[in-house]
Amino acid sequence: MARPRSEDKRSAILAAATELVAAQGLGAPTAKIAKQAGLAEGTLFTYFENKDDLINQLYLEIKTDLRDAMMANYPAHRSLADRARHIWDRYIDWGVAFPAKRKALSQLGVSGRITTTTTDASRSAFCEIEALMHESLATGPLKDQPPAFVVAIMESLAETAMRFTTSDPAQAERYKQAGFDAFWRAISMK
Amino acid sequence: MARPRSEDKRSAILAAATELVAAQGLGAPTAKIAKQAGLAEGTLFTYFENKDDLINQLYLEIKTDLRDAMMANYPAHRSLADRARHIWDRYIDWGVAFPAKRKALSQLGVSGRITTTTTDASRSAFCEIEALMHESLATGPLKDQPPAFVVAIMESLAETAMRFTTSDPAQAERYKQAGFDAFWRAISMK
Amino acid sequence: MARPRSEDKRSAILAAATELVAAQGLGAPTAKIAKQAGLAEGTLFTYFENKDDLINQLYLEIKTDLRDAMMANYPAHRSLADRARHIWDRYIDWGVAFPAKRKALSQLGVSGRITTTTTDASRSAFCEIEALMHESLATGPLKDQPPAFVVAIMESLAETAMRFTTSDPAQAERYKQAGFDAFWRAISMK
Amino acid sequence: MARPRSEDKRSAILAAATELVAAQGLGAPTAKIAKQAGLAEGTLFTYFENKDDLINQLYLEIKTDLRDAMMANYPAHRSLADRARHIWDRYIDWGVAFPAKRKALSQLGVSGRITTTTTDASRSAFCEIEALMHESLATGPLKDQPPAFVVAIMESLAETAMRFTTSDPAQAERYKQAGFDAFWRAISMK
DNA sequence: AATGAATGAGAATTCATTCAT
DNA sequence: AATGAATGAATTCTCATTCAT
Repeated sequence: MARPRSEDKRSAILAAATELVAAQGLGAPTAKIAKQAGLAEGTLFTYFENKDDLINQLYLEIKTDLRDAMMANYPAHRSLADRARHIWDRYIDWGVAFPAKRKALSQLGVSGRITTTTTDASRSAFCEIEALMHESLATGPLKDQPPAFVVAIMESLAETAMRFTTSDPAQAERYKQAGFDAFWRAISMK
Repeated sequence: MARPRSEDKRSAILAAATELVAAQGLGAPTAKIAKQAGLAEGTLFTYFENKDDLINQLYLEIKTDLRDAMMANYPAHRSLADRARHIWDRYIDWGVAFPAKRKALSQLGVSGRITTTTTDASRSAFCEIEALMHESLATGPLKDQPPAFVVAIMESLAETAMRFTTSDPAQAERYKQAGFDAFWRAISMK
Repeated sequence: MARPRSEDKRSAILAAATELVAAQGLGAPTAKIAKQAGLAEGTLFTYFENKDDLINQLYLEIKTDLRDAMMANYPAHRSLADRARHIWDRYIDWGVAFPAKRKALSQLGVSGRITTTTTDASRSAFCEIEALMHESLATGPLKDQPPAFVVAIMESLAETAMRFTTSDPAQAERYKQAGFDAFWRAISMK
Repeated sequence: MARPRSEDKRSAILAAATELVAAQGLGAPTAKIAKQAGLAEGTLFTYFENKDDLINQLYLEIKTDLRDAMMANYPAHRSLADRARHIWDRYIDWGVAFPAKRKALSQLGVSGRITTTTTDASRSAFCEIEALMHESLATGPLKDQPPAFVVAIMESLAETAMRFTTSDPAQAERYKQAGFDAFWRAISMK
């Protein structure tokens, strides 16, 4: 019966947090985040219990956003290589289009403040991708490694490709292509 | 702020900083670092102008330590593959032996507080390795990419291998081997 | 801030405030009080202008409750000693039966936030008891002191008896008796 | 070798805290306390770990001060009544001379933030007085009650006498005398 | 050079109160 | 009237840095 909690405001906080965490790291003050979201300092805490809660929800939000970007128009019935390429391209495109999200995510990842609950939720959101990787290595050289290892390899190579793209945007396409090729060689049969 | 006298104290501060940054991130208080180094709070500032200076010197220190570890007994006259393998193995061994250094380095890397001066100095310390990579891709599939790209690929794959090793130490050898193979496939001719 | 409708809700707020002030002191948040009363935060302020108003009304409410407990079945026509004993016993019984009210009252008493208006109203509610005390000291050793002094003496001794009863309930009866005897000796002729 | 921690500053903080807690209760801000002590906000926390620590040390400090006041020139070899009277008089004099200490003490007492460690230390400081009370009731009407009960009775009566003295200073002597008489009757044989 | 007390600008919350719904 | 989101001042405590000793 009172003013309902607004999804817009929650999103504004997450968006502001993304920008500020990307720029300043986890030290970004909640007061600054709230202000940038156009809200009073205290309002942030009606949407998030405390800073750790905000951080964890932000992590999940960005990861989910990334997953959605990767899975949009996913060519489920094409070849393994096509699907892998689709995932890779979407990943890179997302990272280049939203550098703040990408940076924030890596800050959050190394922060040591993401709880197991959050990482579990995140992992489950990526199960289709994990399944793809699992399939990809069935007969390949990494067949004895856990699928998560292949996922991690992809992430780290993509991260590298994005970093080089960011500092040298003219060569974006080249890094995207070269990165995927390297990845594909890394996990495929010769 | 006068000239510091004791190299031991400087090292003690850097060692303490490594531990604490690895454990708590860049938020680790200078007072705690000084105390863990067996010194008074203020003493830290005779050895380092301010926290950013400490952070940058720490980065350089760890990077140099890593370089030295990689280059020890470097088989300069063996085959390319042998030399690459040597580098890779030393990298992994170092990361597994000194997890705090590894974690601190990754915290420092994403902190946004490492100056260009520092990264330049670091890069120059790795010139031999960059040369090796340059050579490695002369005729390979990545021949049009900058050598730094290959270095970054190696770093990210090694980082991944180390992370999995840390969480599953029994399989250390497997990750080391599989990681190198993936890397070598990624940058070599089919 | 319009006229409140429900007496039930007012009582619920006061009851909740009693519990919370007893447990946490005057720092008890109005939001918590409202919630424990089964109401929304803002509703509290339709019943009480602000926190100080709530505090003052609470003080008066508990004092009145205590007075009613003391005066129930008051043996108006029995001896002075019997009447004093009646008052004393009811006081102690009340305090033991409602420890939260007792604690809240003492928190409120020392808070410095009870206005003169409130204390005056409270005092007038206790006029019968003051009259009794007045009578009691007519010929006694305290005949030159103000009746309020005797009331205060009774209150402080009763408070002490209750405190000891609370921490050692098995001896309840003994403290009640010994406390009264001490009080009666204190204000009576030898 | 650095500036030594100054006992003066510690005392200044405790004095400021006494004033402010007496006036505003436990809600008195640490920043205000520090400022009134002539120090920066943060300095308070080099002398006291946190606010609870300050509160507990303050309680002990005031209690000890009171004990010292009571025991100064204690006539150890005079009669029981003389010694009791000495204690009583010193107590009242102290309370009247230092109303802030008295008020602060009662605020602290009901705050629920004094730890058992603190109350134990306080009790042990009052052991001589407890012994006196113990002796006083050996053959008296309260001989079956714990000595602490008698101490509490004295405290509560003294508190009452002081309150009346404060609000009516002209009658100070009368309340002091009447209070002691009431106390002595309360605990002595008829 | 070394020490650690002193400083005061933040930081994350909390909370009485207001006000849109 | 009832609700609970919104507000922003206030609070406790932290921490890089300075400076008296």
